[in-house]
Amino acid sequence: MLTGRQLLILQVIIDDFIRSAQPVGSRSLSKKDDIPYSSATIRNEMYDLEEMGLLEKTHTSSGRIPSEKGYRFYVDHLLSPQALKKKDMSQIQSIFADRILEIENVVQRSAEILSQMTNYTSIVLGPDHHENKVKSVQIIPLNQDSAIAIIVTDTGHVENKRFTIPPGLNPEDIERMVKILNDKLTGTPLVELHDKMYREVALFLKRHIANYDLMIEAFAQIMNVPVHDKLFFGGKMNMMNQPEFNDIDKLRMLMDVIDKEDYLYPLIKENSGSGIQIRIGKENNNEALKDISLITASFPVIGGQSGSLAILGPTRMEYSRVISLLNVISLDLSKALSSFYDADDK
Amino acid sequence: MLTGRQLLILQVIIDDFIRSAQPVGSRSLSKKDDIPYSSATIRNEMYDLEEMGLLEKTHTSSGRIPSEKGYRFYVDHLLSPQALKKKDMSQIQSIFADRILEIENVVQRSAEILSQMTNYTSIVLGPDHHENKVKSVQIIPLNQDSAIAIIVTDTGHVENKRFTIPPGLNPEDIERMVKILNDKLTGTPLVELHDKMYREVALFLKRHIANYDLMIEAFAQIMNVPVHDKLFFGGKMNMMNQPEFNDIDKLRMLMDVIDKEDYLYPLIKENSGSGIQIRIGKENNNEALKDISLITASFPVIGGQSGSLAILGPTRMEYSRVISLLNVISLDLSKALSSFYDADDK
DNA sequence: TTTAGCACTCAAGATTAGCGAGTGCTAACA
DNA sequence: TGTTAGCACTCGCTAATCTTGAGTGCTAAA
Repeated sequence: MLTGRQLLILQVIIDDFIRSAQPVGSRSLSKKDDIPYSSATIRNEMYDLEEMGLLEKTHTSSGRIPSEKGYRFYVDHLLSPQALKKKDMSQIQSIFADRILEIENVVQRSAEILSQMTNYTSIVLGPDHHENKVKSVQIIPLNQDSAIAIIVTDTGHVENKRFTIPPGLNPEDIERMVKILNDKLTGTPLVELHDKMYREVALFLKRHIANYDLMIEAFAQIMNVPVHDKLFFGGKMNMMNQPEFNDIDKLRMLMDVIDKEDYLYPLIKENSGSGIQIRIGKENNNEALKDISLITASFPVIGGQSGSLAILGPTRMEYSRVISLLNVISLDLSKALSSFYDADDK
Repeated sequence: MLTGRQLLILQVIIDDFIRSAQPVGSRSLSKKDDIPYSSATIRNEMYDLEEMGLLEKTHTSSGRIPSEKGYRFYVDHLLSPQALKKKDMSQIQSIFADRILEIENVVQRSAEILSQMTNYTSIVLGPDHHENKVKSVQIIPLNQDSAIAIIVTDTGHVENKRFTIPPGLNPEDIERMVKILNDKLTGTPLVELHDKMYREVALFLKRHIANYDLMIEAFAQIMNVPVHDKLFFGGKMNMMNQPEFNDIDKLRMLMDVIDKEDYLYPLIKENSGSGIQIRIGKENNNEALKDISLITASFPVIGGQSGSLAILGPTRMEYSRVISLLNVISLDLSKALSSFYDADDK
């Protein structure tokens, strides 16, 4: 168990290091007002803290830096939730000031502002589209051979795709088809769309439309919603400003991981619904992220869904500030996006 | 005027430097098979070429590197159009293999493949939307207060925006409105939309719809097409791999310019219709781009419009290869996108 | 238990030496 | 007269050496 003095010293060391990115020595600590001990005393305590694995040295005679375990202890026990400044708050409000926005818009702007406020990289994952329900289906013919299919969901999300009109289909057929699709598909969650097309809609089409099989093929194919939702990034380049990434090779490794969204996606998705989660350094199980901490927060949206937001920064991260920010923004996002889902439809 | 030997030497030096990024010395040149002169002779020629401002030294006793003027001469007089390898060609074909794609899709994939093939950063600007004509207007109510407005253009481009339904408007009003909008607006270029709404459509709405002014306001507002079209990037990070950007500060400066699309946009747009254009180093008139060359190509699309593509790389760029690639791809893009505009919609 | 003092360590910066790739110039050569 | 061999010289790199200073661990005294 740690003594109060050890806690104090650990806290100050970590706070200091987060600010300066420089190893912290005993002498500079003893000069601080909140620390009334001599450097020798602090050295002894540091020694103990190092033995416990909470601190590290970069070389034998250097000051101490927090170890991963140290950061872990810090976030678990030492972190005092820090109130946000007025300036920060008002900046956040600005995201949600405009009443009329698309979901994507809100999400993208959240990511941008979050990264701008933290100088880290932010990642936002909007609520899953897959559960959204079809509100309306439209087919707009462009010319003889091609048409645009449009699906609008109850949340106002619009999917559109161009497709080839099977030969021998005339405008009346299309009109009839749109009617059938709307009758049958309205209210269907996007995930079930493909199935339902074949299971239920096919029969009807068969009855009313020539070449229904070609048509259904063409149409079903375009309903293939992408495997996972889009991640929205803010400040991808911000990590360039962190001293730990002055080395261009490290930066490149990191960027590779960030750009390969496949890896990040599950990490961020995973969190769904369990508040704030912090992954420090090797806890990420990825060589390129070994000096990175990832803080994720999820926000529920009406209807049992949820989105997530995440901040990716150096292990030496302003945990307290980031957590506060994520808390506030996830709450706001929750409210803002719920209003989209709150459609009193039917 | 340059002698044949000087031309040869200049060419070889530039080719060599483009490959190696290292200053080229007289001895290593004299060893090459195509150069039957002694190092001393070459030194004399180099001296002359330097006097003419075509070559430079990095320090008094270093080998030579091409100056900007040297590159300019190279691209203007020395460049032999290099035939593309089969592998390259087939990779390009793959972009256009899928018949059914949205314009955005083709454009984005072109940018990606272009950057991947060159290891530079690519930028593609699709043909201007502003001239696209309205094909169909739809309004899909989501609930009491909000609805989605959708505009489909003749090229299959879909714009959609959420808006608030002015109070006191009932579903029949909306249906009538959609009918009027389609009657009046079909065939209108996007740029003229806003104007036409007020000039011609307003009158009709007034006659048929209560609260027409609120509605028109809401609707016109969402028609505001963004000031300029979106640039599609490929390989934003590729410049990290160029030795000239090993310095993280240079990289940061460059990234700032790339991310601030405002600056790049006119450079790329400007070219419209004048074939391939090359801007070397300071010709870009931008401190951050002083070690950068920008090669732009424009491709016409049926209907008098055009798009552009650009490659941004170090001044030490594989000009010949890049130009060949741009030529081929711009031709293909021209064909591919024209097919979208080729709608037989009278 | 705390602190003062001291010997010791080590990274980082400055200085120096040596190497090698390259140049410019001169004189000899075809 | 154009070309080449030879030589002195330059200068960026790299490795080696020195110096400095911030920091530690340990011991002994308060």
